[in-house]
Amino acid sequence: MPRTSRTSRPIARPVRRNADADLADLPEVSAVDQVDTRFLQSLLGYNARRAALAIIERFLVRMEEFGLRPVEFSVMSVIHHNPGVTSRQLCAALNLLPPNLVGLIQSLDARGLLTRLPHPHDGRAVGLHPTPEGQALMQQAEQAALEIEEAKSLGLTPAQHRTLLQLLQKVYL
Amino acid sequence: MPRTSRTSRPIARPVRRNADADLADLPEVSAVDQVDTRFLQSLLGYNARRAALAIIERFLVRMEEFGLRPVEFSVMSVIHHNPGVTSRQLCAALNLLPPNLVGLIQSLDARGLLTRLPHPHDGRAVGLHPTPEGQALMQQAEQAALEIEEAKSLGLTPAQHRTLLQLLQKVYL
DNA sequence: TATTGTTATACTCTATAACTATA
DNA sequence: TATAGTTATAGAGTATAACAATA
Repeated sequence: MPRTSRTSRPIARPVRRNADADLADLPEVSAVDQVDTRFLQSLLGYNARRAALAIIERFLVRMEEFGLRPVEFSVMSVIHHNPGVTSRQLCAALNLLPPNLVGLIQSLDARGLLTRLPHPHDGRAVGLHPTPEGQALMQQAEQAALEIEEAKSLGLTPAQHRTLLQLLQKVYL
Repeated sequence: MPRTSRTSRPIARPVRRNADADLADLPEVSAVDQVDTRFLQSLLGYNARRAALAIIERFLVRMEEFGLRPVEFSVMSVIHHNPGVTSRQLCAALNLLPPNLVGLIQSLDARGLLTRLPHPHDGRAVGLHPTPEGQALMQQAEQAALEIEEAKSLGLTPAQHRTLLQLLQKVYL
């Protein structure tokens, strides 16, 4: 078993010039030609994070025209499908912390994408409603999101796409 | 179709006291009882991110005793399995940016978990090697990571676990 | 007393530009 | 000229404590 690796995969021995041959055998100093990441690839957390980042990278590019970052998109999407939802409900649904939602809501309000109306039967709460502009934007943005995440644009079959969604939800729901 | 929702799921109408009945029908102000997140749940990016965060949450707790955060764990794991790997190779393998790796390496070096030796045939590069302490720590930490991410501890069958890993790698590799 | 929304704040993570030493 | 490693720095994301108004 070569000293340069603790794995079973064959690893090329470091390239050594003849002039260094007498020195090179003393210290355990070797070079790596191909990085072995097989251990990390056996961990679900690592793979889920890498996959999420890969998809979000595409998402960022596609959503530039709508001026929506991922969290803004998900907040507007929930408001779009749940007019009158409160900040607290949003935080619970999207696993956000209340202080971090405040600035987001203010920014989306300032852009004219949502309005804040009194809650019908809780004076502490505020209902979040999409404006017509917000509804129009989200109709386009959600269509674009669906296109990006289509099975074939990710190299998956429709069945694999469905399976992946189900298994991921089994993990976090 | 109720005005309070654009989805097909039946949504409870807001609770109204009789005294408000004459006012409540004028403005389109409604309350939401159950938040509908079905659209987001059809997006792979959203689900991958939520699943990754759920697993990483468990990871953070379990790795506290080793003093390793996720990125530190993955960096040490790659060094553990690839002694002599360079910073540049680490960045490529883990999708990190070089400036963000510098502090990590310095910190792990200061903790005595790795040593930085001259690269055998590139004077610009530095080879990263685990110390005996680093090797001992990673042997324990990797075992703990495997236990956390076992199929049954995530509510999956072994077959589902394998399928999930394969499909995630199809997306980001 | 508990909850909604908010402010202030700190810490981590991520990203870009620019420098040095070597190839 | 190009690459490895580094510095400085800015921005986004995430976290806790504490407060006012309302339930």
